Amino acid sequence: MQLSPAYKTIFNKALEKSSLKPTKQREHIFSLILDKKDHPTADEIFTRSRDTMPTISLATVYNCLETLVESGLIRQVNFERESTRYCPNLKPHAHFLCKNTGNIYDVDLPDSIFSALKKNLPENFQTEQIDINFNGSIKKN
Amino acid sequence: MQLSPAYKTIFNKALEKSSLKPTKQREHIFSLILDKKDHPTADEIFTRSRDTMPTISLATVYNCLETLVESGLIRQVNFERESTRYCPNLKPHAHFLCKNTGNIYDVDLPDSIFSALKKNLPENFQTEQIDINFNGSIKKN
DNA sequence: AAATTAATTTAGAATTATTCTAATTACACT
DNA sequence: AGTGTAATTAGAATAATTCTAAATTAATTT
Repeated sequence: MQLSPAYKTIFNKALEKSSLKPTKQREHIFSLILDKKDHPTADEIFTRSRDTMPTISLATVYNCLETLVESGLIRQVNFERESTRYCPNLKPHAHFLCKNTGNIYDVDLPDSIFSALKKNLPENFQTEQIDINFNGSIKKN
Repeated sequence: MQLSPAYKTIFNKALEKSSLKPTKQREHIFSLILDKKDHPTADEIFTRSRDTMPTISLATVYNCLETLVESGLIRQVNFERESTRYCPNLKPHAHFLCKNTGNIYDVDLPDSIFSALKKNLPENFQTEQIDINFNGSIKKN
């Protein structure tokens, strides 16, 4: 429940860049997300936070998540209208939701596929972000 | 506000296949979605419905949308956790959300891109659906 | 060190989209 | 015409998130 020196630096830099303060609540939540990369919801993060920081409030969890997204340290993951989930993997990747278990998996993708996708847009469409979600199941063998 | 004979047949067949009744509310909502393909929300559909069917309820709109999705006549479109939108385009395609106007555009995609995407999954991952969302803006020129 | 300021945290209320519930209505089939 | 099943309806309930206003914290100036 403690950021490594390397991440601590990344954390400080990212927040500073957005003129946000590196508070202990923000750091705590960031470290929780790095610690268990199972794409938790705000509520799950709230519950986990309470174990080691019993006074944190749900509103603070939401606030911190917002600032972490804003400063580019984590990203949101949405499937349909389910609760928003949070992911610290910043490489370009997609998500796979297993309909049986509810687990979400990161799917690394080459840059080439993002450029191939953009080729299908009219030229005046400027893309800022592409979200790719797989739905399916995982066969055991 | 009337289905063409061709769509009427598609509509009847699709509902029959799911053992659902082709009621006038369901038909009305389906025809509204076909008439104005601007990816309306349930609430927008409700408002539009009222113009020509003043007694329809919001619950019915939600119910009908659910059955239309279930029977494969329309699909849901979700950006982040915004209200679910509905789309009658059944060809494989993505969506582009313009952050300035809020408009959503269909982006036709070749099948090849879907198979290219699936190649990045572990072999035991079985895909049922892939959702692709672009975010950005449209440059006028 | 005390005072000032601005940002952050907090608890709880408010909001919003959607789902649920239970009663009514509509329709197909005896 | 009567019965049974599915669909519709109005309004209540739910759940995730955002808002509000007060309290706390941290940094800066006096």
